[in-house]
Amino acid sequence: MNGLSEKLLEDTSRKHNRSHTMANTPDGCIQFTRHAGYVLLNFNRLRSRNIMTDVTVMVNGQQFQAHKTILMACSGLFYSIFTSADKGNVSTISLDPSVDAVGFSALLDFMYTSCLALKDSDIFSILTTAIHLQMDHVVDTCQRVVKARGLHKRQEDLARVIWRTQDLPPSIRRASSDAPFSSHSNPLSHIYGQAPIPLVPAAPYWHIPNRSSAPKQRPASPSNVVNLSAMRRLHSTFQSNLGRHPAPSLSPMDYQKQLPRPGARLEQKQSRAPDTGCHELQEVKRGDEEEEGEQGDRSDCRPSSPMESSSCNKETSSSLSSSSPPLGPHNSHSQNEKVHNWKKYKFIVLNACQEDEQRSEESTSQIGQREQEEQEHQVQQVNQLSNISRISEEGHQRFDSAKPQAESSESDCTASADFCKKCESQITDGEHSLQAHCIKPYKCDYCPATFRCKGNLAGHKSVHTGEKPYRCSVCGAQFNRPANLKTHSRIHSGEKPYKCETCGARFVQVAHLRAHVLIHTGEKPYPCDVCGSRFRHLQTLKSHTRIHTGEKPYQCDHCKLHFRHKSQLRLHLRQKHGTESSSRTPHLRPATAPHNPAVHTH
DNA sequence: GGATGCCCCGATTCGTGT
DNA sequence: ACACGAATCGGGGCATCC
Repeated sequence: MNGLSEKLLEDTSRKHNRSHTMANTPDGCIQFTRHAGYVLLNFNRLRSRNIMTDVTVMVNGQQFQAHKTILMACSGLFYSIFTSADKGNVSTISLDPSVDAVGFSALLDFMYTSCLALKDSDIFSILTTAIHLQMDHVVDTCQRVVKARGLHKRQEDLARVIWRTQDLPPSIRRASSDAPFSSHSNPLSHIYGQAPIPLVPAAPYWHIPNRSSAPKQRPASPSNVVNLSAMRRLHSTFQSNLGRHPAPSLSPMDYQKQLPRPGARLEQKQSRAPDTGCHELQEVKRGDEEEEGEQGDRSDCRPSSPMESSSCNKETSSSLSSSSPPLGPHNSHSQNEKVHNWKKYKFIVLNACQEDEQRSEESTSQIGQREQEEQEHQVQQVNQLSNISRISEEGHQRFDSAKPQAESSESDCTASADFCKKCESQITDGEHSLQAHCIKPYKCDYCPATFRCKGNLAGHKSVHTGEKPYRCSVCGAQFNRPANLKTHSRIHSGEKPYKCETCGARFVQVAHLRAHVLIHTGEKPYPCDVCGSRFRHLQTLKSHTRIHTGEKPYQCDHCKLHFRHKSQLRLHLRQKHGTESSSRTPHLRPATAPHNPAVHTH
């Protein structure tokens, strides 16, 4: 750190000593109530002196130096860019030409000062830019100011298009959400009107300039090159998030999950400096909410803006505080469960608890790895879907004809004692011949399939013969493999060896834990190719896809009505016909996907 | 034989229209 | 308030890989 920076900190330190309001919290911590403000103040000083700024934002030819961390903390758009665009190493970002430099300048100042200069002449530029940057608390404030000043009367058209969707008639909202993504790819188009937001898969409304066009603040390194497909996918995510809720970075579920805990009330106070029109956004605590956390919660770790909770008047956030009750499903201090069921509470509290830790621990490379994993997941999903399709078409022939034959064709390689006859390389370990050349000495008596391991052969034989020699001593359930029996036996023993480190929930299978932790990370790795909606579980995506295909595979045998979801059919049967059907009954199976014993043998 | 991925089920919750 | 469609998520089983 250079001398100037040290001086800044010294100045601040002196101020801390002189005027920092301190408060004792119940757990003995001393809270420096103005600390956050001073930190921001120092950041702004650093920015004004161009110290440690690490990104140049180009807006309509103008360049703005900034700190990525500040941008990320204040803007959902920047957060996503810097966490996804090739490990956040980009040094220059060029925003869409539709973004106004005046509006961006004001918002950048706001990020560093908490003060937003809302002149009448600039307010619409700021508003549209705030929408663009996913700073929904600013959007809310701008809208209220526009309304209060009567500007929407003078600029009716513009005001109309930028109103939040909750202000729009339900018919309009529904029309928007129902429209296919391909033809309505900007879910906010009903808000933006004809605003020039490019459509997917067109270029995203921000881009990383190439070496020639980028200002040479810092030479573009190879790591600064952003994968276009990743950017488009990211953009698609933006669009998806935007479409699911007008507040761009939170889904409706996220908002639902941010319901206030009992007694917690947050309200927004806007103090306007009369001469500058500067709005300072701050929170006002009332009553017994002292013990409530202030930080909004984000399931996807996106920035929780200082005013987010209060800007959404209907949904205030709740989070952990020092006096928050201990965590766990059997917590005796849990809140009123009739109002806040445990799942919601668990999500809100535990996710907020984890957030800071995750952020501090999450290195850039981890972010990149997550991006890569997501990409792989999507590829995997395509493979899964094609595999499902193949199963449906071929039935159990999949197992008969596909894998085993392919394996058998490779099984003709053998090895001598010291040198492999196949590759003539020296055998350095006992597994060479088996692993290097797919030698599978265990042959099925009923088909040409061969296997490397005896256990695999046993499992294979049990599928053609239906043999299930491993029986549960408790319930009598039979299994074709000891491992499956062992997993099953955990049901009876109550053993749940896989624990969620975030919330303490335990699971019998690690796959269940993996699926569970997505709740905490906010990941939704399964996107709908049609509308861009994202889902946490593949099954949900598959179920959702039926909306687009019109498929209703579940038919009621009594009244011949069709249903898209099995649970709907079950509910229908219970309510209309008074029957409690077992899931194994034939009429519950998808009409278009016949029961396949090779896939679904239980 | 453990680890893992995948498939599917079903109770429950949520959102929206009437 | 109610009905209904859609989404969520814990749970169980099977097959493959190592």
